[in-house]
Amino acid sequence: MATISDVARAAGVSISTVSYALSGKRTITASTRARIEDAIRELDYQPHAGARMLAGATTNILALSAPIHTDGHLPTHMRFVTAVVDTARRYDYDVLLLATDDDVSGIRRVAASSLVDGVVAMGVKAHDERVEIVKRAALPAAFIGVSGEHGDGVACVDLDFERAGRLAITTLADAGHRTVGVVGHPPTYLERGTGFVQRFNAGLEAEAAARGIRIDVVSPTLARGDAERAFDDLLDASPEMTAVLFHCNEPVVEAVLRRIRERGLEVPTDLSAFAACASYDTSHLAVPLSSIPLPLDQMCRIAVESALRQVRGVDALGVELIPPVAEDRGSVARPRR
Amino acid sequence: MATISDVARAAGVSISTVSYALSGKRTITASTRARIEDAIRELDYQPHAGARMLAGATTNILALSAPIHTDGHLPTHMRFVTAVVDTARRYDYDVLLLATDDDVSGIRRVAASSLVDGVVAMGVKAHDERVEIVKRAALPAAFIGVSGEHGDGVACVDLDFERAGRLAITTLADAGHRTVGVVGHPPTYLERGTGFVQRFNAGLEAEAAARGIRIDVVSPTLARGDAERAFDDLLDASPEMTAVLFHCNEPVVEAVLRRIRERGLEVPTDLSAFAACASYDTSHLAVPLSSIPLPLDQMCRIAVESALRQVRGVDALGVELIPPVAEDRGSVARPRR
DNA sequence: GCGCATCATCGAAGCGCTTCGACACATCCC
DNA sequence: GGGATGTGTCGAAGCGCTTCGATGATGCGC
Repeated sequence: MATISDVARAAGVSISTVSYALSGKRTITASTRARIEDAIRELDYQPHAGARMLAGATTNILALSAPIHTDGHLPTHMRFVTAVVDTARRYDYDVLLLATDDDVSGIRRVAASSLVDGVVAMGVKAHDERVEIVKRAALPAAFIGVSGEHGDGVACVDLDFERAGRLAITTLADAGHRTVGVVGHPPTYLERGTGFVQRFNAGLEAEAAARGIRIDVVSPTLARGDAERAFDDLLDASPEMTAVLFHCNEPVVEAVLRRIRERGLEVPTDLSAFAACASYDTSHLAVPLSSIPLPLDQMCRIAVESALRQVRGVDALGVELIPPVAEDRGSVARPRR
Repeated sequence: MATISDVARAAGVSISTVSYALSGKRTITASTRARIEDAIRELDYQPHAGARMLAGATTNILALSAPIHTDGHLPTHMRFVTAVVDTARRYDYDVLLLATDDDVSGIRRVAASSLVDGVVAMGVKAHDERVEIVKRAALPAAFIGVSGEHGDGVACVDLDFERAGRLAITTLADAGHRTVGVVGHPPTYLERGTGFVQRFNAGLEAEAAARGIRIDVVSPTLARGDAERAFDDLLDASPEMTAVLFHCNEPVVEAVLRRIRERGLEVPTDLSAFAACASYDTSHLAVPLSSIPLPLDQMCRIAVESALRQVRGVDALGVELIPPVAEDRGSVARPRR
């Protein structure tokens, strides 16, 4: 492996000149810079990662804290991970994946060993332990999700789930629906302390109350047949239901859509359907669904950029909530009655 | 952050003594070691990753080359990733995730910058470019999948797909089936140069020929409805078909199982079904399927261990093929006729 | 009790990089 | 024309660790 002194020798300059040419932190004559760049190319020089870290510069590595939950939706999880990796690469950063079940030990470890410049945290809970760790270690960090009421003093980015809940109801109410069945995430999501479900529900309930909409909520588990059963319950509880609102993962949506068909109902003629905060492509479902997409890529991009801004010493804290946007795919119609 | 000299001072020994106590490369008196360990605990000392790298020791990081393909099955992909991470953690290793679309540039980069001690590569092709890179860089590496005829001189681990193909036919043939429909992976898998499909098919065809079994193969794409259509084609081509053999991802299996039901057929009474090299849990399907499970965890474990053995300087090259094992879940019965 | 292994510990070099201060030189203004 | 200012480059220190060789202490056999 070529070192910086090989480059310096080849270019006929000193080591520090090469370093400054690389970092751009001091002015270098164009001709000198050109010679250095030639040498770098010729020797296929790549800075030694360890040396760079040790000398107190950046590591060009970001940790991604991505705790796995047994009830989580693996494809969604993976989409987040790859979105973070893609964005990081665009800034010449690599990603160290902390994906064991233990959320905190990994962060603690990388923080203490100065292995990473910053952290991006997924699966953020309403009260997330990781907040304290990054604060104490003064480690640049961005949370995908909101910890605490107002971000607990760290950088958070998320879809505005509260507004998404309102928007979902608004969309259905504007189409004339008065009784809406809601298919939510498994109850374990709430138990685990995931904040977004609470926030979505709060928006949902507030808007429904304000507009006098009746909502019935079911939270099927991921067990086979549970989604279908939950839909049946919904219909039993309110036979006058004219719309189904999904706030759950793709397999549950697919199962319910099949059940709807099985019961001889058609979307949107007999029943309107709307997918809120969909982490999947609703246009490829058996029935393309109008939806509020989860802006997953955007969330990851903002998170990575926030973390990197903090690395550069720019204060980038605070909560950024992305406004929800509804997309019409024709699955919401006026109720017939 | 505490450094090694803080620890040395606290324990009343020299820096090198602390280092040797940590690495165990020289003998240290029990009492000295105890004092050092106390100091480490008290100061919450964690070695500086960069310093360790620079001093020529290990980085305790493994790169995971996990190229993403649009036609891949994200949950399976994610299971591989987490299995590698879990195993690595058990050896006190962290994982740097190289998951952009470009297989090779990531490996090249980490190799040149000495960022990682080794590489684990997923999604291995029949002729994988990454082989040359790790060989040239003398980078410890383990491939999950087989490159070339016999591993191209690098460490490879995989299910023995050829035997799996044979075993699948054997299982069905032993139950008395003479005409088998095969639902395979999308054609893009083969076009992309994925080796395991070829090897599975080779085993399949050889065994079928040897036993005089008729096989019809369909390779549905992931487009909605294509799996169902493919199954219909299978039935049209050979109405005397008594068994379906799956060598595809879960969503396709689910779709075909539904189609089977829709056509008024029952498994295993009317039609036997068998899932080969299943990366998913076949006991949770609508119809629990007898299967040859893909030993995903075992593959990842072996790969990580092989890479780490190479890091320690032990020669761990060569191909390790895991023998396939069939599990009976009652979805294969004797044909009725 | 002497020389000789063996054991436990230490000091110092060096890994490749960044960055600070210094320096030589050119440019500018009164 | 001389001091002030700015520009491009260099030398050297130091980041925290590993490891080699050296050294003092201990135990052994004869």
